[in-house]
Amino acid sequence: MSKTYSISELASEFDVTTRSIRFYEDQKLLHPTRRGQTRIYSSQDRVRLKLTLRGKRLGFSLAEIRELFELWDETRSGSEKQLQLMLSKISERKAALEQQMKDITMVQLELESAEIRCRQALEELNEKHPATAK
Amino acid sequence: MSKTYSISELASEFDVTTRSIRFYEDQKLLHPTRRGQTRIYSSQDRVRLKLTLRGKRLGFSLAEIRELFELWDETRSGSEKQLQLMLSKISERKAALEQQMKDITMVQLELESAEIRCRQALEELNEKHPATAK
DNA sequence: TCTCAGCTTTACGTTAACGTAAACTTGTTT
DNA sequence: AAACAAGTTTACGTTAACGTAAAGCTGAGA
Repeated sequence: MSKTYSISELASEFDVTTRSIRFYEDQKLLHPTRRGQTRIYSSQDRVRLKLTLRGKRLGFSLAEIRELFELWDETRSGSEKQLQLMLSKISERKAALEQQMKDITMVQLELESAEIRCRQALEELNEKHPATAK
Repeated sequence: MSKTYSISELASEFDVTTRSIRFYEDQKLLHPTRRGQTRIYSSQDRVRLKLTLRGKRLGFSLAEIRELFELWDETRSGSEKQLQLMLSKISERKAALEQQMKDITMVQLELESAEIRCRQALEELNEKHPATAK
């Protein structure tokens, strides 16, 4: 038997509410088993939660994330058509991620130059009022 | 006089609806002038729209984007406090972007290995049914 | 003059992703 | 036994970011 987790363990580990975790289950992103009425999460579930949160940080909707999970599951016993579909989805995602990388790089450059402008403005202030500096 | 744009020009250039553009104005992200009742967008407005869309792709909310714009505007005639605030916001953003870069890299790695597994599964299929290949 | 494309305002509707509250069960600690 | 912590379901509320009419203004062309 491998390790299991309670809902509040996962909630505090990943800093989300139990409400969110139950909601993700509702959206078919997680499939915990039950002991009585209590949810039991496997390490597989834990991985899915981690992937879900990562996906969210990247701007994927829960529906998109679910789609990827389902595709991946079908792939394990996949026909050629399934596999080809998965491959095309994968390359879609890869393209989107590359675009996002470019966006990030652009914004980073803008932040850099903004920071420089700020520091220069600060210097100029300090030249005008050298005594007020702490 | 530098170049100006109509709302539909910007809409088609950036592939957004005019509704969205007017909504961004409502949210104080754009400040077009008017000729009569018609909106006239400057190249400055165009830049802001581009930045707004980029910010969105990165998962920033419109409110956050607005906050950055306002901070930047105040910075141009900024007091030391304003400048320090801007610098701290900048480093906040930089940290968030670095996290996002890491996320992207992780997902890219996962996509890579998923792709490899798909291709292997395809090969195995082709060995079983070599004649069905086109 | 009419009409028509393109702009406008006003305002109600929609979707995603939870928040929040209420009321209930279940195990365990005092 | 009583109370407490941690879990549960049910269900209504909320926010962001637009979508989608409806109804009216306005300048250029037939």
